[in-house]
Amino acid sequence: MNMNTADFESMLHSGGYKLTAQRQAILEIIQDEKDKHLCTEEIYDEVKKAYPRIGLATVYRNLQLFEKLGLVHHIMLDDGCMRFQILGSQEKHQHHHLVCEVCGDVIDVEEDMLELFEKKLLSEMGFTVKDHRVQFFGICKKCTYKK
Amino acid sequence: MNMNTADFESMLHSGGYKLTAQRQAILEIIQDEKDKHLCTEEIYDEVKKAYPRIGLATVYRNLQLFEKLGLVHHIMLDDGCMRFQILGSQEKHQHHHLVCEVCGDVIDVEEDMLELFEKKLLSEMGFTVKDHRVQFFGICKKCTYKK
DNA sequence: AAGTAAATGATAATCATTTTCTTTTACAGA
DNA sequence: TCTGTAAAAGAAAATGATTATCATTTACTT
Repeated sequence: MNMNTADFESMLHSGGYKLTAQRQAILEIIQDEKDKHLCTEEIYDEVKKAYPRIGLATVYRNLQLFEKLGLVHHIMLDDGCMRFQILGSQEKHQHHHLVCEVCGDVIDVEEDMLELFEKKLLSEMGFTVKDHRVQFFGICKKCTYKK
Repeated sequence: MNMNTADFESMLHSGGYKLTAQRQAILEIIQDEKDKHLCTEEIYDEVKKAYPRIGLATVYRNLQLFEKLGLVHHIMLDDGCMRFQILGSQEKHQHHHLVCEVCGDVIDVEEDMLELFEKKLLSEMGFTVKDHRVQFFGICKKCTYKK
């Protein structure tokens, strides 16, 4: 499932970028915590366990790079920071997110359901959809049944 | 269509808030520019034409208040600021936004299309949707046929 | 092994937003 | 209409996430 180092290296090299230990470490964190939605600072804290000397700017820079390469996507909830997540290679679009207003959990939903709508947007409004971002806010199962 | 002063006043008073000239001025701007998606600073610049002495913090504070009262909603595109828009009184949910990656225009789409999906989220995952936020990124009609 | 472009780390800068605090204002009650 | 008071406004400082700068180090080409 996880991308191996050789693939990562060739992906970097084809864009003129270099394979560094820091980049590998950052990628590993995001891969390992794929169900979490870590923000830059949280990723920084994790990476520091392996690379105590890494700087926060390096994490910011590389997350931007990873997004440009299509490796990750960011979401913005309303807590004032970007949260990053690995983008599966087979996903055409970013998946949807359910945000529980009680516990704050973020749940991924792979099912798209928007293809028909996007066709309508093209035929009726002439708007060609390249990507979408969908967030549902509400109450998760756990919090519904909790006392 | 626009809310009158008496309604605005009673809405404020029922929450223990006061009717101020600044609040009226801010509300008017947002109502007048309902198809735009102004950010706080832009609203501030507009309001200053009528109230040169108003402070930026006042605009921030009142936009927060208006959102709490359900008068406006904010969207976050990726330009690093909150953009505000009047929420029609008949809308259950925030409407969807089409963001053109070429010209940057933001187009509103009133049609919901998600009711069925939200029912599925409840029955299959136990997640109760209270609100959603949907953005489509792509190319608008104008930019598709330009040149 | 050497040269070079790219990356890193440290730090300062930026920019949107929030907080603090003093002054002003809206409005309820006399 | 006048007065007291809680809320709001204005100004300025503080905060916090993100970005830019720059000297040093590193990855990779030849």
